[in-house]
Amino acid sequence: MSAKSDPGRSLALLWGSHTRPGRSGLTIRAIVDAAIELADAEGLDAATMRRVADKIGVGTMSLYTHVPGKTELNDLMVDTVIGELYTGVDDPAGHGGWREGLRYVAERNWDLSLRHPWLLDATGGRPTLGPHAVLKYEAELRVLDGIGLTDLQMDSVLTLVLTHVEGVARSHAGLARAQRDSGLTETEWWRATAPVLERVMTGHDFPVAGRVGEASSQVYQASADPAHAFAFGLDVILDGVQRLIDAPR
Amino acid sequence: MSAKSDPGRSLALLWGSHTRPGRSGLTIRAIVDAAIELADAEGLDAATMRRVADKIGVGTMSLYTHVPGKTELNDLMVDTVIGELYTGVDDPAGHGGWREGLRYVAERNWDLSLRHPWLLDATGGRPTLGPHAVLKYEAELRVLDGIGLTDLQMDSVLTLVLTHVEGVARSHAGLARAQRDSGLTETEWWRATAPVLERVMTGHDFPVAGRVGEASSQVYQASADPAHAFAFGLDVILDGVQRLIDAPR
DNA sequence: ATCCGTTGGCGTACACCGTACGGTACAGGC
DNA sequence: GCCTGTACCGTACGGTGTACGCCAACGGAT
Repeated sequence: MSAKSDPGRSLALLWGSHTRPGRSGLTIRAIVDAAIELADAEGLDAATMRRVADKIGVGTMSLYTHVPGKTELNDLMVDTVIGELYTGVDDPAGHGGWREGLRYVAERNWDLSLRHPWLLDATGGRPTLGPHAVLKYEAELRVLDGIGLTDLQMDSVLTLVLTHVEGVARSHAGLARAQRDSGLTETEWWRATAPVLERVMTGHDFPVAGRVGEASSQVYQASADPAHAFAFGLDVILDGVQRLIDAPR
Repeated sequence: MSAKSDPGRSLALLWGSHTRPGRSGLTIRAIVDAAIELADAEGLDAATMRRVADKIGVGTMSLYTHVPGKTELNDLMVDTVIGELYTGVDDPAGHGGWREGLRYVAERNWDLSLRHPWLLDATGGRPTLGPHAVLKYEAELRVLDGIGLTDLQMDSVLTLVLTHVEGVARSHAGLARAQRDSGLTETEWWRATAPVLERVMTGHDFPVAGRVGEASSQVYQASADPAHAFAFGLDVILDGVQRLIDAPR
């Protein structure tokens, strides 16, 4: 039983106050904020222990006095930005019926992923279960409370919507990163790739893919449009949920 | 204009035959296969250039004679395992109506992600557009051809289903990795975490989250069940697509 | 006022990573 | 038999997370 994956230690850290300063004024909050700023500006990979420490002006290893390791720092970063979601009285359940509420939940999560694209890289695996994550879960579930769904269905519907948002947000973040790394906009890349692809595909036959691919790429000037995928998928999912409410299985 | 992100070079590599051996019999195919074996066994992080070379029995830098860099090797790995999907006459469009076909597509992609969890880490960003990826796109689109959807809707519906599968598969892979790294099964982890979470949450009030969270965690003996999320979400999405077909917008 | 145990801060070191660079030795054309 | 192109590879560089051990400053007891 190693101390490596002790859930209690990580949870206590997450639910702590993070305000007690050390000798040089070093605080958990300051460490987390610096790491978030770095990740916002240059991606999660840029939030290395060395660069976080440099940004604050302390030695690298001083961070380990306040944070057990990189993993726990990531957890703290995640729960901190989740705190941006529903602050105070901004209750998703007060936005009309379940459909408007669910749409609001999806849009707020989408916005959050646009502000902090690294969130998608930092999550995955066991959930974080920090205070803001639990608050988020509560606020989002309230949207679906009392409309005729079982508790399990409420959880499943919420998970479905959040999975959809996470998927399209990941797609968006991936394209944005590719654009930054390559220096080519999506349109430029597609203009450069399409002719090469067409030439290399000569001899093979893809009737449907050719027709559909050309149609959608002409509309988006690219190979995919995450914003459209977000809206289209959300509409379809909400229609499916409507059916679930109308005709419970 | 650097050669770093030249789409033509990467495409030519993907559509090549990969069979011409060098002096010591070193082949692109052998390199890719070794990398896939490593990634299957220990995750994408284990497929380092050094370990791939060691596995084949050549020097690390010899790989760079056949592959421009790690990025291109990843692309080759991805397109290679995508080739496992619809081999030969196994056509998703021959599985009944669009609903059964779409379900078949979802299940085959789900299976593939279970066999090669690293796929989810290797994709993202611009699509790979190798021969097997294009073949997959064609085969999957045929399921939706001629049922009253526009070309754009066909592409959007397919994207929606694949995004859903990718999302729940990523969730599954994350939990599996957490289980391997921590040595705790999902049930064990939840049994260890739940009481701590309950104690740390005393003083706060989460009525709906408490009720729903307890209900679902009692069913799954965990905090989430990707297999259930896969099935539930797919049903809801298919219902929503049904509505789209019935009442085009 | 002095001493001492505790603790915050940090410098160094280790084992990894991708890959740029330059050297070596072999295969095939003449 | 010689020459040349290239397959192969050893070394090195700058990066990563963090284990370990040292130092200095603080708080409390005497």
